[in-house]
Amino acid sequence: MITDARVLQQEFIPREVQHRDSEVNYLSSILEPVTEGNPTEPTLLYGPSGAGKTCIAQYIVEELRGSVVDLNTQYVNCWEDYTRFKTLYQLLDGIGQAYDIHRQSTPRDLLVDRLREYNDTPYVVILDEVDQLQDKDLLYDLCRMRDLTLILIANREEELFSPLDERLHSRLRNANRVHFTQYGNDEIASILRDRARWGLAENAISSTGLQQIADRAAGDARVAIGILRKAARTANQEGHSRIRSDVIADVVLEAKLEIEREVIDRLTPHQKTLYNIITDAGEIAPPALYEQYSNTVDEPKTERTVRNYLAKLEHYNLIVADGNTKARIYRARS
DNA sequence: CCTGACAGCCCGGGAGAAACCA
DNA sequence: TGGTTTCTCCCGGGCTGTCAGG
Repeated sequence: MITDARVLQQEFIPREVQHRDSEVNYLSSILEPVTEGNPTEPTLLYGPSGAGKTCIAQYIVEELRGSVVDLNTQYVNCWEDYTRFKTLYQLLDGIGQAYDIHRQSTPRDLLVDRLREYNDTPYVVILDEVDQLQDKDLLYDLCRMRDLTLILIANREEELFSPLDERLHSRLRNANRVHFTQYGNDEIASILRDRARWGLAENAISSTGLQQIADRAAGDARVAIGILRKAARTANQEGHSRIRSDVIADVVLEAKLEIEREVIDRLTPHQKTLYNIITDAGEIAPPALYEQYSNTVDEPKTERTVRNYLAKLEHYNLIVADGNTKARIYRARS
C-alpha cells in the first residue's frame, strides 16, 4: 500500500506547495536580491506549529538553489543546536569552514570571526525554532553580518525577544515578517490528499478518511501527516488494502503520543522523571515535586538545577507552570 | 516563599608543548 | 634524532549559590 515512505515523513519537502501562495510569493520577492548575488534583510516567519513555516522556508531555499548557481545554504534547528557554539559550527559547516573546528581549544571568537570574514557567494541560512537559542546575542552578531541572509522561524514573535534585548529588537525592527495562520481543515485534507497521491497506492484512502484525519489534527499539518503515516503502517501490517475509518480512529491518540514522545526522548533521565511525576500527579506544587523527585532518583540534583529543568520542560510545552510568584503550580499539558 | 538572571566553579576532553625514551 | 607519552592550557557546557524582585 505504501509506495513511497519518504513522502509520509515529517522532513519531506514537497516539490509544490499548496495554500500558501501569498506566503511563498512574498518570501520569494524578499529573497529576490539573492538571485542577483546580493544579501537581503532578515526575515521572520512566525505562527503556530504545523502551519508550514519550516516546510515553506525549505521549499523556497530549494527553489533558490535551483535557480542560483553560486549559493550556499544551511538549515539549523536551534532546538537541537541550542548553544552558541553548536549553531555557529553548523553555519561554518554550511560553507565548508568547519573542518578544523573543535569544541575545545578553538579560540573564543574564532568562529564568529571566521563567519564574518566570509564574503563569497550569498549564504542563506534558516534558523528554525530560533526561540530555543540560549544565547540571543548570537542573533545580534549574525544580524550584523551583511553577507548573511537570515530566515528566522519561531512560534510567537514575543518569545524571541525578552524585554531586555533592546539591541536585538532594534536590529530586527525592520526585518521582513511573514505571519502564518493555522491551516483550515479543508486545507489540511488537501495537503493529505497530495501526500496520499505521492506516497500511497491508488484509492488507499477515501476522501472521508482524509477529512476524518484533518478533523482530528486541529489545523496542525505535522499531526495530520503523523496520523496518516501511522494509519498507513497499521493498515499495512494488518493486511488491509485500504485505510479504514476504524483504523484511523485507533491510531489518532497513538500518533499524537508519538510526536510528544519524540520531544520527551530528547530529555535527560532526570528531566523525564520530573515530567513523569507531573503528568502522573496532574498538578503539583514545587516543594512536593522536589520531594518526590529526590525520593525517586539516586543522586538528586539541587533545587536550583531542578528549576532549570522545569523551565526547559515549560519551554518545550511539555508542562504548564501556573502562577508566577509563590503558590506556583506545575501541571500536565491539556 | 519561589522564580529567574547572573556569575563562578568544575569537569571532560582536544591540541600543542614538554618531557621522556630508545 | 625521531617517535611516543605526559602535561598544561583552554574551551564549552552543565551545575549551583546568590540575590533581587514579585
